Amino acid sequence: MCEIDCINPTAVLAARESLPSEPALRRAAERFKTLGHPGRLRILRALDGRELCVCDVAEVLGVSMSGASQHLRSLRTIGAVDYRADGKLAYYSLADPFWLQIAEMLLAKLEETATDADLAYL
Amino acid sequence: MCEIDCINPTAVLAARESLPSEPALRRAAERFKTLGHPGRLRILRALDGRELCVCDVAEVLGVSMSGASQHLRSLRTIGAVDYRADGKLAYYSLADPFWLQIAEMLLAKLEETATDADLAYL
DNA sequence: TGGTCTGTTCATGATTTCATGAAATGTAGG
DNA sequence: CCTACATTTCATGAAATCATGAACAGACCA
Repeated sequence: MCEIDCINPTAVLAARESLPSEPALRRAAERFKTLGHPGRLRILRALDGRELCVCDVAEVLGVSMSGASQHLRSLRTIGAVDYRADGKLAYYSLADPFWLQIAEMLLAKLEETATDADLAYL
Repeated sequence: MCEIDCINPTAVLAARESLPSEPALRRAAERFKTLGHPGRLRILRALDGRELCVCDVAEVLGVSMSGASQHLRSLRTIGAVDYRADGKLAYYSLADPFWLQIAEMLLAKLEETATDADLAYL
């Protein structure tokens, strides 16, 4: 382990003081992790200004309907999408613009900071 | 599989048209996934206005130095942190305010939309 | 030159995610 | 009632993540 003189104790103390609560961090991390899947980001974009049923989403993603349903569920648990049942169908839509906005922010950031290596396979 | 009349083909087409490129989505998802860990969010906060060496970070997180180093590496690969070597020590700092900002945005969003269940264990 | 210390990388095992297909649920229609 | 269909849930296996300790690399100092 680290020697006592290597650590900067006051900085560690100060850093620890300023941290959000552990549950808040866990919940935030959980939401970032939900966004951390290309298929789910694609769902957010696909639902922009549209509602789609599960098999539509499966078609857009190129995965099974079961897979689409599970992605939609995790997006629903973070409050990103909502659905309305209409007969046999379940129409999903964006529940809160925030989640698409944050995804767009990151996509824009990537374009802005794209390196040559990145651009090579765009 | 889904019958042809269940799918809304024009909506699927339109949705697919508006999607970002697959590599862009993958890279964005990778970055969200990197943010999707409470320890790494804690690092971003801890480095706000400060630089810390690896063992300081390990101390703040309560994990091994090896673990801290790996978290810092993944944050470095997305351009969130940077370090300067000073003798034996490696001082890490925020490389771009964007990543802390987006983390703060999400934390603020959570406070805003906290449910009773959430508040129960805050 | 050794020894010590910080930091990184490697290898391991436990846990979690992810995609699939099968089974279950619920609704519409004959 | 019974069937067909959209959706969800469950169970399986493959792949990725996470945390740890051990091995390794580099810098400092006696």
